[in-house]
Amino acid sequence: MKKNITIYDIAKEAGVSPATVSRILTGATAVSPAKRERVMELIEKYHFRPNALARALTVTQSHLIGMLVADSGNPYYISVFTAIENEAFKRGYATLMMNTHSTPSFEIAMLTKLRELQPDAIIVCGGRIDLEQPDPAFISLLSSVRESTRLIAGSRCPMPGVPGIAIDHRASMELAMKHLMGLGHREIGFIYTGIPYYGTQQRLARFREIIQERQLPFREEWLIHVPAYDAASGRLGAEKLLQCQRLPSAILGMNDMVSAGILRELNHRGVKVPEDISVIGFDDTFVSSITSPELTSVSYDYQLFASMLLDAALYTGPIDALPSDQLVPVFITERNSCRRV
Amino acid sequence: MKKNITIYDIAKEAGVSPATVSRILTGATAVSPAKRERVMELIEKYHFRPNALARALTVTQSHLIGMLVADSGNPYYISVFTAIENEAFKRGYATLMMNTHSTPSFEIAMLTKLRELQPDAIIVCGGRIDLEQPDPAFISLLSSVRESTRLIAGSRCPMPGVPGIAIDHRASMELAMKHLMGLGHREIGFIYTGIPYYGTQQRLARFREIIQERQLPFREEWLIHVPAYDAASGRLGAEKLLQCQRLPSAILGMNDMVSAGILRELNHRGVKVPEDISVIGFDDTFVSSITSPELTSVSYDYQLFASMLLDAALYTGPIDALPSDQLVPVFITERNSCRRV
DNA sequence: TTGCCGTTTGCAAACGTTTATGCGAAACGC
DNA sequence: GCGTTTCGCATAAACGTTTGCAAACGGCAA
Repeated sequence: MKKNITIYDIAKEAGVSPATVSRILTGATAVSPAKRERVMELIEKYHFRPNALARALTVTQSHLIGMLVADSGNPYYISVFTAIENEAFKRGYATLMMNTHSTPSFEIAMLTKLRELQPDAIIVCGGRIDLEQPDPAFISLLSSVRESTRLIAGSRCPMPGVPGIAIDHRASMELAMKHLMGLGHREIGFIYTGIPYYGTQQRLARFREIIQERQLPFREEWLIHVPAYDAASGRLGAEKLLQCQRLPSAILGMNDMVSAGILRELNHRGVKVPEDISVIGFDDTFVSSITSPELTSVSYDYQLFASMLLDAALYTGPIDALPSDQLVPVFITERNSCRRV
Repeated sequence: MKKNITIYDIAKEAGVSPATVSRILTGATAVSPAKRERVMELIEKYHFRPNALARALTVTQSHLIGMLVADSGNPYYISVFTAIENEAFKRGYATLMMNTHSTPSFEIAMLTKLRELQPDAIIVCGGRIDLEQPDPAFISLLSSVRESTRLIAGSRCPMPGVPGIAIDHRASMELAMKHLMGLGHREIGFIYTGIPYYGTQQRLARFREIIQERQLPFREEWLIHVPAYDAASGRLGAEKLLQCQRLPSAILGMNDMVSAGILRELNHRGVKVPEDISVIGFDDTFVSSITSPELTSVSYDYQLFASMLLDAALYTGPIDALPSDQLVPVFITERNSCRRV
C-alpha cells in the first residue's frame, strides 16, 4: 500500500532527469520529441499522476477552494455548494466543504482545519459572519486567516478586506410583494425566521417598508416569528397563522422549506392553496417543485452566484480592487401556489 | 498575501530549533516546560497552524477523505455526504467531495483529480461502479488507484480489493411489501427506475420474487418503468399508472423523489392518497416530511452507514481482512401515505 | 572528579514536486 | 572555420513539515 510511484521512478526508467519529466507534465519548456514520447509512454503505462500536495508545496498554490457552510442539509446551501463545486471543477479547482451546523465552536474548529489545508481561497457561506453582531473570537480568527488566504463571504460581510457577495434580499422581497400585489393581493403576511442574520433582517425590513410605502392594510398578527429555516417551523407558523382574527389573502415563507411546511399544515387543516390563500417561497430550490401545489418562489441564478464567488476567490490582483459588496440579481419562478384575487 | 508564517519563524523567534517546535505541535517527545511555554505563546500570538500539505508530504498521510458521488443534487446522496462529512470531521479528517453528475467522462476526470490530492481513502458512491456491466476504462482506472489509495464503494462492488458497503436493498423491498401487506394490500404496483445499477435491480428482483412467493394478484401494467430518480419521473409514472385498466391499491416509488412526484401527480388528478391509493417511498430523506401527505418511507441509519464506510476507509490492516460486502440494515418510518384496506 | 544513564535538543535527510541556473552541443551568420 | 546565439537538459535548491540519529546536558553514584 501507499507505494506511490513518483516523477523519479519515471525519470529513471526513461533515462532522463526528473526535471525533464516535470517539464513534460507542466508543458513549461520544450523538450525533444524523442524523450517526450518515451516519458509519456511510461506515464500512461503506470497511470502516473503527480502528487498535488508536493506540487502545491513548491508552487504555493493548492488549487483547492475551501467552503464553510452553515447547514449542508438546507436545500439553499446544497444549491450553492453544488454550483460552486461545478464551477470550481471547470476551472481546475477541487472543493473542500465543511459543514458547521450553525454551531459557533464548529465554525472556529472547521475554519482552523480548513486553513491548515492551504486552500487558495475560503468561501464562507452563512453562519456568524452574516450576523449583525459577529462573534469577536470568530472575527479575530477570520482576520488572521485573511493574512494568508483569500477570504470571500457568500453574504454581505462587514469585515474590511473580505469581499461579500450576497443574494439581493431586499430585491427578493420587493419582487415577491410586487408579484402578489400584481395578482391583487393587499393583505399579506410573513412567516419569518428571526435569527439576526443580515439577509433575514433585510427581508423583514423591506417587507415593513413596502407595507408602509404602498399603504397596505396590515395587522401585526400577520407577522409571525418562527425559530428555524425548516419545514417544522413552517408548520408551526401556519398553525399560528390560522389563529389570526382575520386571515391575510397571501402569506410569504422565509424560504422554500418554511413555505413547504406552511403548505403542509394548511393542507392538513383543510385550507386550500391557492384558493383560500396564496403562498410564496424564497430560494427556489428543488423543494418548490415537489410540494403540492408547486410553490411559486423567488429564484436566484446559482450558477451566476457561484461564478461571481469564484471570480472573487481566484482574483489575483490587489484586494482593494475587488468590489466589496456585490449583489446577485433575483427573479421569480411562477408555479401554482398563488392566484389572482 | 500568502506570507504564511512557518515553523521556522516560530523557532527563530523563540530561540529554539524547528524540530523542537514540531515536537511541541505533535506532542511526540517531551520538551522542557520553559521552551514549551515560550513557543506556545508565539503560536497563540501569530495564530500559527502547521501547513497540512507539508505535513502530509512527510508523514504520507493527508487526513483527507475523497468522495465521488453520482449526483449531489439527489437528497439520498446529500444525506450520505452530510453523514460522512460529519463523521470524518469527528475523526479528524476533512472531506473532498466531487460530483460526477452520473457522467462517465466526469467520473474518470474527477477520480483522476481526486487521486492527485492524495486522500487517505476514496469512497465511491453511486455511478458506474454499481453497474451490472461496469465500464472497462473506469474499472482500469479504479484498479490503478487501488494500488496506492484505499478504495471503498458505497454500494456493492464487484472489484476484488474494493470492499463494498451497501444499503440492504433486498431487505428494503421486503420491508415495504410487508408493511403494505400488513395493512391488507395485495394489489401492489412499482414505479421503478431501470438504469441497470445493482441496487435498483435488487429491488426490482425482490419485488417480483415476493409477488411470486406470496401469490399476490399481479398485472404487468403495474410495473412501470421511468427514466430517472427524480420527481418528474414520479409524475410521469403516476400518469402511466392512471391509464391502467385496473388500479392497484398501493404503489411503491423507486425513491423519495419519485414518490414525491407520484403524490404530486395523483393529487393533481384528483386521486386521494391514502384514501384511494397508498404510496410508499425509499430513502427517507427530508423530502418525505414535506410532501402532502407525508410519505411513509423505508429508512436507513445514515450515521451508521457513514461510520461503516469510514471504518473501512481508515482501516489500516491488510485489505483481505476487511469483509468485502457489508449491508446497512433498513427499517420503516411510517407517516401518512398508507392506509389499511 | 569521573563515569554512566536518561532526558532534551539540534542537525540533516526525507517526502515529491517545480524552477532558476548554467552548461554543453547544435545551429547559425559571417 | 570561428564566434555567437539558441536549444535541450541536468543539477541543485526550495517549499514546510517530521523524525532518526547523535550530541549535549544534568543528575547521581562511585
